[in-house]
Amino acid sequence: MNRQPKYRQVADALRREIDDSTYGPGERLPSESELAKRFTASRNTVRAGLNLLVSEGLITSSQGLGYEVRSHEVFELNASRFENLNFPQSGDAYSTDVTAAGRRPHQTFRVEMQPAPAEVAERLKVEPGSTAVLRHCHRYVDDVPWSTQATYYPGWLVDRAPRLAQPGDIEEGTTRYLAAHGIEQVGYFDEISTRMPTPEEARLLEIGAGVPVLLWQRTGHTADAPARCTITTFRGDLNRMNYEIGDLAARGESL
Amino acid sequence: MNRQPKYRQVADALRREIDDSTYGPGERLPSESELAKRFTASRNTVRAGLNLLVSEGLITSSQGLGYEVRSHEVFELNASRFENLNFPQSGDAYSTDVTAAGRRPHQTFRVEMQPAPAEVAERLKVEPGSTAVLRHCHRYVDDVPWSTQATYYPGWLVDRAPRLAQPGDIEEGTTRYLAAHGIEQVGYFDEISTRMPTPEEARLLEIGAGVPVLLWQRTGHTADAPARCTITTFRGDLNRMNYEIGDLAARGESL
DNA sequence: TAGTGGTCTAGACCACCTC
DNA sequence: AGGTGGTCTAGACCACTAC
Repeated sequence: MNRQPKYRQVADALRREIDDSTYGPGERLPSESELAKRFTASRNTVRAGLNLLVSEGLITSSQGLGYEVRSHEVFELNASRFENLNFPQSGDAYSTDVTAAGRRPHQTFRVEMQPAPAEVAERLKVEPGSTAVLRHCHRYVDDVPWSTQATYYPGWLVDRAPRLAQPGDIEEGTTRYLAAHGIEQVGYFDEISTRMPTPEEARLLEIGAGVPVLLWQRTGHTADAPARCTITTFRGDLNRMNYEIGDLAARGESL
Repeated sequence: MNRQPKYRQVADALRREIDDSTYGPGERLPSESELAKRFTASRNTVRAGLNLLVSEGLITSSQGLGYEVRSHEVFELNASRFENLNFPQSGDAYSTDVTAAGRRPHQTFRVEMQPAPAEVAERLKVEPGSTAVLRHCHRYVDDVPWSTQATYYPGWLVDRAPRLAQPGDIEEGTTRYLAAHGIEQVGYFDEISTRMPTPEEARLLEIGAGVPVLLWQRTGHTADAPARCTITTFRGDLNRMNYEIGDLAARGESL
């Protein structure tokens, strides 16, 4: 006998049909009532099954339209080269990378003075709750929300690099601006994790159910002390990161 | 007026109470029927709200027991040092790392000859579908499923390092074994992404709804050619990766 | 206006856990 | 035995999108 609950059978059957392209990316699924007929189930049961697929990230739903198979197109970010002064580039690293991929970057910007959150204070080696400069970006690619980025700078650094605390973009990129003021970042400590978005993040990034976020936390160090802590929140369905370690001459196409 | 649907109000209220520790990690929530009374809603509506929190990864449910606030304990993996021959360690990198953290590692193991999947073949620079050796691990930490790891080696490599194709662990670690046979990996290309688990992955890693996986794909290169491609699937709630780039002397506690 | 998904209810029965 | 969550139904009404 079939031990699976009916809504799982519905989900499994549809998942299989999505996998073997009976329903391809971007295509619409039959309506709930049609599926109810097909599976001899109530509309609520079919909905439970569809809900599973939504939370697996396989389909999306929109009122009045129906269910659609999700299509993916990922953007690859090279974290080893990103912001690396050895790889010459002009302007800020994000715009450069996106433009190089033939896409159109766009960002909104905000600067605040904020007490450093505990996690950030620890990495910046400052007292928890001490004032830090927060530079916050909300980034889009071709008008699709892509990521948010929050960078905290310790208070002592602002005395030496005052433009950090002023609103408005720093055209040459903050890494270069800091380097020009004698604050050179010689090492990075990167931490990467994943989780489901908070409702706030889901709103900002226009994430539907079933899509996790990819969290990238980078602490930039001078020879003496940590200089900044950047927390980037990516839409997990649209982004992938990579690192190059050691000698990759054999891989070809090195820069 | 309140425009939010009732099940969202339920979810928001409970989420707030979890955030401010009215219900702390590991604690039980009131039962569905109690919540139904409290919110003047039907049991089904309350369930919809609880379901939201489950798929956000905030709570888990178990039949006969109730809903419990999830507690997190993450394991940190240093991907820059992992498998790096410059950092001396004995045995395989995973056991070393886990033991160093005071936890108990355990793994099951499997070796197969398999046609290389397209994605892997591309990275190994072999014909898609050509035979590769697949060494597969299912890893536990303190008996909790932690990650699965699949490493593909191109066919040509097995002639020079025959133990790769034999079942059973390679005690000194495959990286060392290969190096001893003149196949030294001098560079790594790492790719990191996230998504919701497939049902198969959810089963293997005992992942409940609302927990994404963290995917780590490492291609190891010799001076001449790619030598292997490792795909690691982590439980996203239990793992975090980090990379050290450049000079981190200022961070202290190096090595 | 017709069809789609979104919300909500009331009630039934089952499966699992604890006592 | 009694409480918990898990599954399922039938039906109502609302909100959005298309034509």
